[in-house]
Amino acid sequence: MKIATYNVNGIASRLPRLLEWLEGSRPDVACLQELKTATETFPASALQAAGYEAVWVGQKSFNGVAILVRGGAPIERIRVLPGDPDDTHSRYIEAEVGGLVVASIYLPNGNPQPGPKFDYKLAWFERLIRHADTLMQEGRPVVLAGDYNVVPTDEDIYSTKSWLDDALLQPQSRQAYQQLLAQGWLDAVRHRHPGERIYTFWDYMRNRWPRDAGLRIDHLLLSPGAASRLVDAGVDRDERGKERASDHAPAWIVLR
DNA sequence: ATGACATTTGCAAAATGA
Repeated sequence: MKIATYNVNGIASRLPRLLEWLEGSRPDVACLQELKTATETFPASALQAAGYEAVWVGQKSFNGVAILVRGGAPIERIRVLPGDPDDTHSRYIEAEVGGLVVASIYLPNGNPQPGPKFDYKLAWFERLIRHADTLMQEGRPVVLAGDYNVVPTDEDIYSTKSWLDDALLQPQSRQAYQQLLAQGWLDAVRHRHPGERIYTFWDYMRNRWPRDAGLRIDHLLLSPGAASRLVDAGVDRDERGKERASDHAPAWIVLR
C-alpha cells in the first residue's frame, strides 16, 4: 500500500501535473495540501475519472486539504483540527482508509516571525500534538502526512544561511516537531534514509531548484502499528522539475 | 526594509503566499 503526501500549490493550475503524477506514481492514498480553491470548486470528477475517490475541505485562494483513495473511498472522520472553534483555516482532514487512519495536514507556515502568524503556527502545532496523542491512545495504525512547514534538523536543508530567521527553522518549531515525535511517531522518510540529503520543497525564487537548494518539510509520521509495516519510503523529486510544477515534490511510503 | 517567484484578480498593476 503506497501512501503519498503532496503540496500541490493550487489544484486548479496544477491539475494536469497532479493527474500525470497519479498515473505514473500510482499511490493508493494521496494526501494533498494547498488546494487553494473553495470546497465547491474541487475537481472531484476529474479525479474520479482518474480512479480516485476523495474527501476534501477547501477555502478560496489559500489552504485546503484532501485525501484521495484509488479504487475505494476514504471515510471521513473529521475536517477540523480540534481545539479552536474560531480557527477558520482549512488545514486538516482525517479519514479511515482500509483499516488505517490517515490525516492530511497543512501546518501554518508562520512567517514572518516573530508575530501573530508565528504565534498561530505554534498554537496550531500544540493542537496537533494534543490530537495526535488521542490518536496514539486509540492504538490503531495511523499515518499523519502533510506539509509540516518544519525543517527538523540542519541535515534537512541545503544550508541554513539564508533561513536562520525563517519560521521553518526556529527552535520553537523544531521543538514542537520533536515533541510530536516523542509520542512515538516515526518520521518514515528519514528513517528509511538516515544521513541522506533529501528535500521536498525548493523555493521558486533565487534559482533554488536548479541549485538543488531544497528543504525537507513534507513528512509522513507513522504510529507504531503503521511503522511495523513500513517497507519503503522516498520522494518523487522529478515532479519538481516539470513545467508549471508545484514548489513541492511528493513524498511517499509503502506499507506491507 | 525590500524583492526575489508564481498565481489570481480582473483586464493593469496590485495582492497574496511562503
